[in-house]
Order: sequence, then structure tokens, then C-alpha cells
Amino acid sequence: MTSRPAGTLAQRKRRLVADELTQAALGLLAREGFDAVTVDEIAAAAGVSKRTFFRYFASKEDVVVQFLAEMGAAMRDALASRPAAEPPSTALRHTVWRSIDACAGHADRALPVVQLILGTPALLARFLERQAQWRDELAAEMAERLGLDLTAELYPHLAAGMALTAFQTVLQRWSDSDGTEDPAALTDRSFAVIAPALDAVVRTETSGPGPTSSP
Amino acid sequence: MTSRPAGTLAQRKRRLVADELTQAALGLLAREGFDAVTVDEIAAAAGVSKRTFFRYFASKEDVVVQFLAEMGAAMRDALASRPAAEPPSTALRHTVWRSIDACAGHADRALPVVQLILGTPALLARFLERQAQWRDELAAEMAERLGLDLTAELYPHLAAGMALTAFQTVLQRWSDSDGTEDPAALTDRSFAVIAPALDAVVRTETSGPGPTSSP
DNA sequence: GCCTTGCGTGTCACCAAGTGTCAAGTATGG
DNA sequence: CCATACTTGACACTTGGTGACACGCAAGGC
Repeated sequence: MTSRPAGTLAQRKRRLVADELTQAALGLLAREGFDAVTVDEIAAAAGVSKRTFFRYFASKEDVVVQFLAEMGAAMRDALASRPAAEPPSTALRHTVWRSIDACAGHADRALPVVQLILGTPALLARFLERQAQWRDELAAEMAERLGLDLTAELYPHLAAGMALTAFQTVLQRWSDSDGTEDPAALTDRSFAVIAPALDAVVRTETSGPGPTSSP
Repeated sequence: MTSRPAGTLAQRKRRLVADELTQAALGLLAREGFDAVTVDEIAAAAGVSKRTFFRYFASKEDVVVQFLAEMGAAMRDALASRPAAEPPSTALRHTVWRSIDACAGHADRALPVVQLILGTPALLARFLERQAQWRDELAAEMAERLGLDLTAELYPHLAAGMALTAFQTVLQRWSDSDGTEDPAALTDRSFAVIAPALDAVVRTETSGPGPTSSP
């Protein structure tokens, strides 16, 4: 009863501490830079001990990257919810748009974080690592969508990779332009470039040796 | 005089120590796993101190990733040396093939390293970070090749990203199959998929609003 | 032959990221 | 009131990585 917010009381308390930690970390890191802030400082700013910090986040990088963690699940959901008959380029465009839009929606909070990530090698590395997981997940979803064998075909992984390349390109431009450029336009332009490959599924993989030869 | 091998004597000595360190590290890491080996052990195995290790490599990850560092330069060189009239898909296929071939060439040494990298989150992250740099370099080269404005157009970054997606996909398959699958065939198949996008440069970016609309 | 200069290395001290352990605090249930 | 489970803080410890200093050794000038 009275479970209005979400889950048990203990879970809500845990969420509270996590939010406090994230808030403190994001503020300090964006202002001072990733290497200039220690975990002790973040913990102190949130009013907990260093040990407790590591009970909530696996690493200092995680505080920032986990802030974008739901993006992976969101993308997969978005892809799964697109009509099966839709051409891949359209389905994938909506897929990455789900996350881009989430960023662009509250740019005031998201932009500094994106700039921090893209500008910090250690964070960029973690972000890309996360993207590699998303790629596998999206590839699995694409294979299921199209009834392809994930282990035999290359298309699913390549399609997912191309979509995430577009994602990353848009994010980079948006970050570099300090939020000036329009994410929607960037997304459309990116997918206009990669669409010819995304929508040429049937030919390339099912017909034997194909057109490629002569190294 | 007597500068047969390369550079001065000091430089050759330095190279010798670096090779010894790399050799020791690769052996230990591949056998025991990345986290199970300490820097002290690597240094001891190479007969130097921990401090000296860090005078040669910026981090423990670097020992492994720097082993593939020349790939970036090799790719850029490969792209720069392709005839300007060549279609992008062909030029980029040769570009990534330069590195794939280098791996496949001495698979006995390269395969364990690739498997170590792809199987270790921390190393994968560094590898992807490196790839992000390559992407920018290849994008710059592509822009110059095609006379495009790197800051205005999206195609260069997207094309470079697609090529590297193919690169990563091939490497992944090759690693997963324990070197069984043919890298050349995988490369050709991958580029057959992405070629339609790579070779459709002119239309998408130069002609105004274009075919993309209706979200 | 000696002495200076410079470079590479080892030793030591140090900081920060993580982890294991244990004791103390607090909510729940009998 | 007590027993239990869960969370937290405090402490110690390992490891990655850096700074500072001293030593050894080669090259070159006197």
C-alpha cells in the first residue's frame, strides 16, 4: 500500500541517495573537470562516505555514464516498438531519435554532461564501451525483425553500427556547436546519408557471391 | 655512421627495452588475464622497475593498445595513397584492409591480442577511444579527397564511421571464430553492405532539402 | 686522466581509485 | 524488549600512476 512513487521504502531511500550523489558529482565534475575532482570530494558533497559512493557506483566514470544508461534500453524499446514493415532506415532513425530527443529535450542539464563526456578521454572510452553493448542489442533486435541469422549475416551488426555512428555524429555536432545546431535536422541529414545502405538488405546477403570481387 | 638499424644508439636501446616490456606484458596478460597481472609483475618479467615501465607506457592498457597504434597511421596513409578518382567505397575498403591484412598476416601473434582486447572491457574501451581518433583523421582525409567542408558536411565523419564499423565487425567475427573465418571475405561482404551509402555522396549533401522529410 | 654535462634508471614517498572487513545504527517482526 | 536483516561509516589494504632525488654511465672539454 501507499506504493505511489515506486517500490518499497528502502528502494526509494536508495534512489534518493543515488540522486544526491549524481547531482553532486555532475555539478563538481562539469565545473572542475573530471581529473580535478576526487571521489572523496563527491561523497563529501553528497554527505556520505567514500565507501558508500562505491556501493552505488562501480567507478567514478559510472556516475556520469550511468546518467545516460537508460539510453540503451530506450533505444532497444524504440526499435522493438516500430512496425515490422517499416524500412530499416526509418525504424533506426526513430530509434536513435528517441535518445537524441531525450537529450535535446532538457538541453540545460544534458548538454554539459554530453560535453563533459565527449571532452574527457576516460569518459569517452566508457561511453563508447557502452555503445558497443547497444550495438549488439540493436543487432539482435534487427536480426529478429528481419528474420536473419545473427551469426551468419553481417547486416544486423553493420546496420546497428551505422545507426550508432549517426548517433555519435549528431551528438558530437550538437556538443561542438554548444547546442546551437538543431538535433532533429542533424539526425535527418545523417540518416539521409546512411539510408541507401540500410535499406538495401535483401540483395547483399542472400544472393551468393554477389558483386564484390577483385581486391 | 654505422647507423644501419635505426637512429642513434640510445634510441635503439630504448626500442629494445620497449620491445622487451611489450613481449613480457603480452605473454603474461594473454595467459593470466588483464586484471590478474600487476604492473610490477610485468616490469619484473622484463627486468626493469615499475617506474621504468611507466616511462615507456602511459598506462597498463597502453602496452596492449599501443601494439595496434600504428594501425591509425597506416589507415590514413592507405587512404591518402588511393587514387582520388576511386569511389569512396573502394578507397575505404582498401583503407581498412591495410590493417585487417596486417592482423591476418601474422595471426599467430595478432589473434590472441585481438581476443584479449575484445574480451577485456577496459581494453575494449581504450581501443574504441583510439578508433574515435582514427575516425576524425579519416574524416579529414575524406573531406580533402572530395573537396568537402568538414565543418559543414556530415558525410566525411559518417563515411569514416561506417568504414570503422565494418572494421570492427570483421575483427569481431574473426576473433569469435578463432581465426577460422576468412578476413578478406568478411571485409568484402561488409563493404558490399555499406557501399551504397558510401558511394552516394553527391546527392545527399549538395542538393538542398533533399529526399528526407516527414518524421 | 679528470671533470662536467646529460640521459636513463632505480628507490622512495605519495596520491587516488577501488575493495574487504567489521562494528554500529536503524527498521521490521515476534 | 529482543532478534534479524539491511545499510552505513571507519579503517586497512592493494594497485595504478606520479613526483623527487640520487646513482651510474657515456661523451666531450680542459
